Amino acid sequence: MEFKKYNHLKEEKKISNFWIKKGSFKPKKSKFKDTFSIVIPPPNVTGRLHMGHALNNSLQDVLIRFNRMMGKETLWQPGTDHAGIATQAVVEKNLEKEGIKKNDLGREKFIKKVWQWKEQSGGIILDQLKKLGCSCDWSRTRFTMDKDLSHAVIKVFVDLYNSKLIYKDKKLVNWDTQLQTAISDLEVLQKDLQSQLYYIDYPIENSDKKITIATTRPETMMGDTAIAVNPKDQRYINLIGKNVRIPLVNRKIKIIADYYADPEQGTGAVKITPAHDFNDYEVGKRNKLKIMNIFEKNGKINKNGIEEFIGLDRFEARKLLVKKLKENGNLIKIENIKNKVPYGDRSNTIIEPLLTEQWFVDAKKLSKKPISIVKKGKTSFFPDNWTKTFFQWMKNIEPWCISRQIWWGHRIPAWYDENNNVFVAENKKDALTLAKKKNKNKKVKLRQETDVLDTWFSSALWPFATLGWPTKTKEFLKFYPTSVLVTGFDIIFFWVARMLMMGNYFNKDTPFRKIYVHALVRDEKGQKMSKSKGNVIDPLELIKEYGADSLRFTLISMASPGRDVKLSKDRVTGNRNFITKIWSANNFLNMNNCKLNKKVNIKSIKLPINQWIFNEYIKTQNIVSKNIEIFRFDEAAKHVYQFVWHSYCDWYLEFLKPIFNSKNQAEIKEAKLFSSFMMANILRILHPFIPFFTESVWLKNKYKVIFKEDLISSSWPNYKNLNKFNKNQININNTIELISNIRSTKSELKITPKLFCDISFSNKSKKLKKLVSSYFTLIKQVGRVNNIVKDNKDKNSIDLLVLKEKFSIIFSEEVELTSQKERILQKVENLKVKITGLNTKLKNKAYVKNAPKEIVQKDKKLLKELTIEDEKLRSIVSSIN
RNA sequence: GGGACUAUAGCUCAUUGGUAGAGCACUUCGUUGACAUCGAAGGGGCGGCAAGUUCGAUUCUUGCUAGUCCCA
Repeated sequence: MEFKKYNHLKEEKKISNFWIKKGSFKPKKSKFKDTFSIVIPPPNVTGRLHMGHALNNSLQDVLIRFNRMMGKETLWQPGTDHAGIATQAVVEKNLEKEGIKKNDLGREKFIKKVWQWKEQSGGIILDQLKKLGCSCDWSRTRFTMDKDLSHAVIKVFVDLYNSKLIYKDKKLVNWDTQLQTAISDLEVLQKDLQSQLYYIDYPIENSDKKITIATTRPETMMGDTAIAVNPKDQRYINLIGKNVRIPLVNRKIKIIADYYADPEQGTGAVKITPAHDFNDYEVGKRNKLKIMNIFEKNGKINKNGIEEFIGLDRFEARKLLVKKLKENGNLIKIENIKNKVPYGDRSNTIIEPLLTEQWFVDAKKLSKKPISIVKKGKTSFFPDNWTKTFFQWMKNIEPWCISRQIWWGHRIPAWYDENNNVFVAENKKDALTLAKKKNKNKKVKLRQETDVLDTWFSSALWPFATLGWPTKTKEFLKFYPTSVLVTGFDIIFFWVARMLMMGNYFNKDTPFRKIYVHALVRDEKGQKMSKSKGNVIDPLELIKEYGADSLRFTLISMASPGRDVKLSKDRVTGNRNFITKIWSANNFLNMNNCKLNKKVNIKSIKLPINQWIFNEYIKTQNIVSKNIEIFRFDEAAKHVYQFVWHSYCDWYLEFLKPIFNSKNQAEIKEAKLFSSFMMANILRILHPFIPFFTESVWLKNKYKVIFKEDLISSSWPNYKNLNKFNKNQININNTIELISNIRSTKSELKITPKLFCDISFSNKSKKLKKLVSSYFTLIKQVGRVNNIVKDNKDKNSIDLLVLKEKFSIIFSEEVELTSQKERILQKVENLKVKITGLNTKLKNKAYVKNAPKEIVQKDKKLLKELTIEDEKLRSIVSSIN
């Protein structure tokens, strides 16, 4: 009989629709008090599913499906992030294709265009998550720019402002000259670059002496307001207080003493440009230096620069300046050095420190509570070592610059009157009230702040804003704090830390109990996937080729804590094969008419193989549960794979065959029922890993008739090990060992596996005798044995030890025994090593004295057994001529 | 410069203070009606190097070497 292949494309689509139509992903009332909830790390609305998402969301789905089956009321809250700069850039680019410029449209119209784009092609990634099998409650999908969430953002801003945790300040910030906005220090990447260090002479006033400074950025000379030397630097001590003239610029500046100048670095004298360097800015503050900005917001020289440089880009200006310095003889030398240069993570252009007015969050104050929460273990990281990283950053946290000079995002709820007084309120009306009060009820005209908020500001509210906060909705009351956050380590600072700050500030409880941090997905060689390297594996292509289940199982089984996932197609193929294996096992059940057509009374099960597989299953079920609970997805997957393939398929199904071929109707009936029952249970523990396949087979097999539920809504199995099955569990394991011995002996003797043999054993082999007589039906077929014959000394026979007892295999043809003799001799040799080892160990008084009794007992017992085994093997060897 | 992590079979990774495991790859054999996307049997490891703690270390401690990452 031929069976159809499992068609993942068709089935996954069908099952997906089936679940959504039935509302299977929605929280369901439960008798348990504990709920289980996860908020999805919201992907960018512009995003497309990549391998990192696939891993992140597969893991979340395992937890969600497992806990749903555990019977808890479960919510997986989905949604997307408006991704300010990224989205604005996408829409801007699209418009440019039509020849439309952002600035020509104006703010209002441009934002309308962004919304249009969002409605049409935003959120594709959510459909891709559905393809992966994510069981989010899609009816609750949120977007950070939604009305509700925006309201939460405004409220949070106003509250923090009123509590002085948000303030406006003129400071040096990281300025992206391409995007023309400030960015936070987290968004700046320090890149190692090969640079030039320029040594430049500054002539000292009223002297023919010069002081030489070294700089990597000569163009900023135009903004120099001092030269600093270390007060302890003997070389320069006489020069402190003297004036120098900046070459070409000709402006007069002072030589000052400041410990920032490092005598070991360069010449020991440094130029100070407070407007364009964070360190210089501090020096400037200490020494009350003038701050002279020489750049426009696009990075071109402004009117503070040398006249012929005005309007030049910063890098062109550098070139020209170096040329001129050379001509004038001020340039002493150029040195090649390695240094760190700040780049914007979005624009990939060099960041310019620029003095501007921005809005800041007092992160230092907000960090206090999260630090204590994590210390107390009310929120804990897994793996634990991230705690340290978290503390290290939190304890050295800087003010968070939250304003962005772009259009797409939450506009800051601040208004200015004509005198630039600022009024922060939830809306213009309230702001006006404030303004009138301030202006003694005079007529005031307000204009709103044009800046928008950093996208991470709104993401920081995600765990409670998505649940309806500030309204105390029933979802909020039920699901906050969420059970676990699953995320990549790369956004611990960006997102996790900030959620902890906001969550703990605005609520009585922390936003999540646990934080599971997973690693990156890399290619099979361990390299980061990137478009430029061309090693990107598209999860959607894998889903198409192998099925979502295969991809999920692969990612899940490779998610070892603290390790990157090195993904290769071979792995996915292997796991696809695993699914096919189950499919074909299920076909075997079907062709033998194995149906789960009535409830199984487990206690009344009599067949040893059924008892055996049941107790083996219990072991697996427990290990899988335990490992999911402690986030050891890899271990959970490994054990279920092992059980299904090697216990259920390799042995159990093989043992079924002789039963089906027998005439014992009662046994056949039980085997048919129980094999199907075990299949149903296998599907249950596999469901969180490979949901589509398992639900599909569940439906086809009509397991709902007995279990009353779709698989997704069914309960997690919680059977207890039946002690009265233990005896047969051991017996079947012994039978397996016996058969394995017969097989490997055949293989060693180069006897074809299909050849039948006879077996025999002496009266002394009591255990074996009993075993063989009880399970001969199984041994006969699976072990390919003809008859049990009386102990004889046939020349075609071979002796071996099974279960420490002597056992013979008799072949119908003459066999070459030399290899067998060698094999046993090798075993004897191995035994000798072990026995000697154990002997010396047990003769060691210190060992016997100090080691735990059980261990010593175990070793003694082992030595005894090994000695007996050794004797028997030797007698076998001597009987071989 | 500060910190974190990793080093186990050809590859990717588990495990445990008490005789080292899996998957893939490899070798040999095999189409008996679940499955060749398969079955059976096998080979393969001084657990990076060195020292210490211990009766006993792959596991704990320290140093070294190599690599990865984060922060400044």
